[in-house]
Amino acid sequence: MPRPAPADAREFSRRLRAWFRRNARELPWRDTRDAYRILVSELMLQQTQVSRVLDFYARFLERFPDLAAVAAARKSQVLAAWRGLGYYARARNLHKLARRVVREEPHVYGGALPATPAELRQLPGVGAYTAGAVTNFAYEKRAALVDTNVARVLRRCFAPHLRPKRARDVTRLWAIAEAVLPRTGRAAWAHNQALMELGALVCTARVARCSRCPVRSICTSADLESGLR
DNA sequence: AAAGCGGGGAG
DNA sequence: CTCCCAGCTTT
Repeated sequence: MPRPAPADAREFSRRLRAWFRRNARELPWRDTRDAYRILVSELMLQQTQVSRVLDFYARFLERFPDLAAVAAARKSQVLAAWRGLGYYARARNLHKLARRVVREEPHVYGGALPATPAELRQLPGVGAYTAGAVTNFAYEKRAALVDTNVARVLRRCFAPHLRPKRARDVTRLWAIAEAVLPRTGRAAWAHNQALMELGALVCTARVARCSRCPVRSICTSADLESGLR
């Protein structure tokens, strides 16, 4: 099982974060540590591009400022605010989640979102990625996360033979993500954000813009700008 | 392991 | 036109 050497992992993360500090887009969900707001952004961003989520995010939060507001609303009202975004199961799951955390099992949750991947995974609509994202992006606790961006970047950089379609290879990518993750939650936050930003802006699905990549000297697939895969 | 779920944008 | 997108649930 291919895993980057610790020295390569540190260098990879260090360069990645340095690049992020200079090239990060300003996105509303990066300015908050409110777990609810992070959760809403992650749900909206599932299989949905940033540019389109931006059209809905602020308006949705204005209508539903916190989890209690979602729990207090009818499902149809949440769906109405979601209209146009697609994948409406996400809105139904958010409503179910809010009802459970705020109303049905407040003794379990204290009315707030949990802060560990295992607990978050219990909630409807929250899978492995979203659980890691809330844990790290909201609570700044150290947690690995793998979405399509991260999977692509890590695969091209460290394990080009893996095929993210296969479940077993996805497990390996999570292991690599864990192996390159910095120790502290704070550094892990920047690392994860940077990894996803690199996948969105530089190391994209159709085009690998290696000439602009901060980790090309480490990357296994570097300068195969049309290698894709 | 594979299908189903939305709708818009990039190439 | 085809593929892709800060995935998850169900079959």
